Amino acid sequence: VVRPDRCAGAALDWIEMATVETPPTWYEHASRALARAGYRRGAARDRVLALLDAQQCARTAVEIEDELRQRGPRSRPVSRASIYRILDELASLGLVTRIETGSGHAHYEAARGRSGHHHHLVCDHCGALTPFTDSQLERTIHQLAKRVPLDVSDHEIILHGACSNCAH
Amino acid sequence: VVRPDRCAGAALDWIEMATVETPPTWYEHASRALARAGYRRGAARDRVLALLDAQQCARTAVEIEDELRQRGPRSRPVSRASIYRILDELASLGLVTRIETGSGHAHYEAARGRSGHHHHLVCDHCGALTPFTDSQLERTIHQLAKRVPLDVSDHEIILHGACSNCAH
DNA sequence: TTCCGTGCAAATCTTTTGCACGGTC
DNA sequence: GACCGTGCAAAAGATTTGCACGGAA
Repeated sequence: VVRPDRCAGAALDWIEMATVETPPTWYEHASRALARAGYRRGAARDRVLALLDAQQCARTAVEIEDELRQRGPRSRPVSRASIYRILDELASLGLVTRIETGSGHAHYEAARGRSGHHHHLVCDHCGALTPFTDSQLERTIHQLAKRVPLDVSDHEIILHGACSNCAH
Repeated sequence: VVRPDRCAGAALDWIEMATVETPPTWYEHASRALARAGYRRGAARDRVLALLDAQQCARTAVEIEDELRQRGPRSRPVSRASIYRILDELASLGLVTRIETGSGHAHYEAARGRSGHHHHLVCDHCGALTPFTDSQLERTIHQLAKRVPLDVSDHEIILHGACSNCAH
């Protein structure tokens, strides 16, 4: 069975890339933000945070569940319901970004702040999801945001097409 | 009950807008394209085409069903399954664009070619969906498309934020 | 007449909700 | 000890599929 929506490998070394985050881990940052927002600590949330922090790109809720189930003890798996609840909390605090690729499954990834800001390339054939950044694009969006009748808080850009493998 | 994902009215007269399409209707264009692709004519598809052609912005499958049910005869309603099937066909032929706003429902709208190309503003508070165009943005995307490892066929840009009404 | 397009109902699949238990504060 | 976080099971929605009929070619 073909597994769609896989994260494409590091294929973008020749494009401008975001600077890699240093110390204050996203995991730590997120943990603090959650505590500040009044959330208690919980095992499931902690594992989801750790997993997201280790990812290089967006994952669906089901993928997160599978990966946690592989690594963790079978006796106490993280339930899917918790994963959705946690992702919702994180998204509402702006700690994770939700991405819709048009495949019907939402993808989530750690929001690492300005230095981690990026967008995605989606291969409509195999579902590969590849991150990219482009400062010219960001400048254009920044200018545009001033002219639209919306108090812009965020933006999402997806380029659809055929990836190198699928474009035969 | 608040009805989310409604199309915001014509609120963008002061922003650069796309030129209005003249004669060869999208309905006609799409009908021809379907015939060329070997599809037979069918009542449900015809009604969906007509409805989409009359819309000013994206609609969900359920909204389309409701509107068709209101207008058409109760005796022979267009079934939701047909609507999904038809939207899929149209999307695969590039005749309609599928838009995911993050609300969990896919939106569809007539793809009117270059002159109808546009993007969307999404109010994360009330769900209002507003179309906009920006030629500078298109130029930037066009340039960018040359630099990424993807044979770009399309792009999707969504600005999230608070609309004029919701930003109190 | 052949075969496609459609409606209907049931099946899938993702995401959400209700509830009870166990851990955090 | 009070309450939140979590797992489990069931519910809710959106979308898809199986099947039989009726219309298009």
